[in-house]
Amino acid sequence: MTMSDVARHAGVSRTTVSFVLNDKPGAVIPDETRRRILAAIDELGYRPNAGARALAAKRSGWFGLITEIVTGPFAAEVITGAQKRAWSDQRFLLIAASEGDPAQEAAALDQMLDHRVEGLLYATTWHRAVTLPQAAREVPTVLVNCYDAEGELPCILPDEVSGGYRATRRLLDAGHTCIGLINLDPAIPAAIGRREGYERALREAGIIPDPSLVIPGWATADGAYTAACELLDRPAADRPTALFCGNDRMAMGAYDAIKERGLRIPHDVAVVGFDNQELIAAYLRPKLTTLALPFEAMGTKGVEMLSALAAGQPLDTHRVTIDCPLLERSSV
Amino acid sequence: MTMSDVARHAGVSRTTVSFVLNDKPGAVIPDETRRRILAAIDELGYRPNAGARALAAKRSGWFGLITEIVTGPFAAEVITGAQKRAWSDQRFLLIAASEGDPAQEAAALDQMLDHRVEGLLYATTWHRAVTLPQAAREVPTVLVNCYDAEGELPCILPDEVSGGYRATRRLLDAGHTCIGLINLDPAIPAAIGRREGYERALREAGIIPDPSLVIPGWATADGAYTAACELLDRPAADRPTALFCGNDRMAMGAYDAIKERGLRIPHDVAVVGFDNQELIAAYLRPKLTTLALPFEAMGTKGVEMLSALAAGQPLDTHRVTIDCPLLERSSV
DNA sequence: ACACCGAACTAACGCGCGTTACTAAAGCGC
DNA sequence: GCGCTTTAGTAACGCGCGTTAGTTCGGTGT
Repeated sequence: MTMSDVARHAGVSRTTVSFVLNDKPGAVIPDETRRRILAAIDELGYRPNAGARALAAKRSGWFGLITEIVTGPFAAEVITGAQKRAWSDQRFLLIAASEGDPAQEAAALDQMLDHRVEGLLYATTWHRAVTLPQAAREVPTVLVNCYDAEGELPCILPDEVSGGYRATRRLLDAGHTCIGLINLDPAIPAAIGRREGYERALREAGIIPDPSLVIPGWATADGAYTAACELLDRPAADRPTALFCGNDRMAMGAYDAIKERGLRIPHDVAVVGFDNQELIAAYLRPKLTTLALPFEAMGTKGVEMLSALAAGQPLDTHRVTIDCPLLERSSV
Repeated sequence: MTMSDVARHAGVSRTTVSFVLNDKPGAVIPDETRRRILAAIDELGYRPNAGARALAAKRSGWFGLITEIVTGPFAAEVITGAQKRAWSDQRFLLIAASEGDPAQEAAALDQMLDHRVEGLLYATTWHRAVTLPQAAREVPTVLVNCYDAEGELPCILPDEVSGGYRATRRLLDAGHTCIGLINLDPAIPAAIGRREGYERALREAGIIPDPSLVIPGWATADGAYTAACELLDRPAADRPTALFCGNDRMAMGAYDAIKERGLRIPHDVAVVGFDNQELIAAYLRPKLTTLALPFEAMGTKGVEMLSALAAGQPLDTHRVTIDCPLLERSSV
């Protein structure tokens, strides 16, 4: 079934069929003719060949999306967000996972370029700097949850600072004045940004940040447990009544330390996590109040920006940050 | 950069370039010519246009994959498995989520057919019967984790029976003779199959299955909690020393009931779950021994079968079942 | 000397479609 | 009857490539 079949069946030329299908502006097609063509399409069960169409129009409609792993809640959310926006724009996503292997990444990129993707989305599992393979420069590229060291490529990042601020602010609003921060690896952007927000919130509340209240938990439950012990074993006057943890798994460790000491959450010690890992946050007792990383929104925004770039429009912002919403549960 | 550019640069015809690129059998190309062509490709940075190639060869290389949701561990694993196999076969996956909405599903299917997918993978979140939109008949289709009521389409299913058997067998091997089954909704295939495996294992061990030891937990933690209470509150002689739960969340409920009674896992009561939801199974205390649904393998197998079908080869088995591996942790 | 053959290519068609340039006919004022 | 404009279309090219049916040319056998 091709367009020619439809044209023959409707008694018009192929061009006319094309005009009708594409609502060609400037072409005048009487209703009667249009009706005949649509009827023919229907009767023959014709469907346009997207590939041929792309070839003729020199517009593939594809975007590429490279993630580190397809599995894992993070990637899945980015994919979801990007998918929705893409399909609603009549664009399509060619998805690949690098599995952390540069060779696979390069192969995926090659395939994508062979398919003439009009843009590339490059997403990482955690917020950090990346360097892309050279081939990525051939096509508009947007980084998601990462940035390039040279700062040349547009990127979409979670707003770590406002996240840290919001978490701390929530604890301050609940009346806490001595707030511990069990942080991630202090060298990574998430840890730096969140600490900045934490300190800003404290200062705004007239509290001078006490560096000894900030301890790295190194992103593990055990590390956070140790860190929490240290904070909770301080003399009563100095003991924090609230803990802000770098992620939900670390909050689990903090929970253990708190419960072990016979303290109650949130009555004696309040806890705020980060990441909103549903299966952890929603099943801890009490349920964990935490901040969500806006992965789905980042995926959506990524496709939006790519669409603009692919259309040749300049970007208004080169570096977009997206807020991390606070999810109220029962630990504050 | 087109093939013609390469041909001109190498001083040969486009046809010859095509022959070299496709290793055309029967064509004799001297090494010197081949070298010149490859050099030209390299110098010009030429890459073939996959779309044009598909159009000319009448072979798109695409498979469609429709899931209910992109998020969620199940879909992600299926996608991972399918992706890996597809990319290694030089095939590509057009992925879409129906989000449970028939309209979206139909739209996705339309787009896929417009892209001339050579086959369709249709995956569900839980094992059940489905009816596909009529359009799906236009192209080879394989069902993943589901089956059609008419039994016409090839499908790939988890082997629920052997899963139930394996779980029960593990408990029998550990010396348990009175084993409770907290089942899913008794009307669904997973519940029926697992119970069958459970009873088979018992009979093989010379134990007559006691129907009163089988209680539906209705797939929720609370339901399983109630069911576990009922089983654990039986008179001591009749009290099960092991519980086989329909999924990991239900195992959580069972854990609560067991701990509440001061019983210890696995010493007093052993527990086996199902589904291997990492974030639950690996973080329960003690860690949960459970069976994994082989989603990744199912995705892989799906693409394999589709490749065969798309190549016109007949399938050896219309209905494939894949084993659910037992993951040993600490609850038995 | 001629017929024959394989090696090494190439011209040309078609895949299904978008698009540009052109045409035929109809309507209109004078 | 003539020029002009609008309406309703169409012929033909090209997108980048796979493929078939050749063509050219340097040997080989007799």
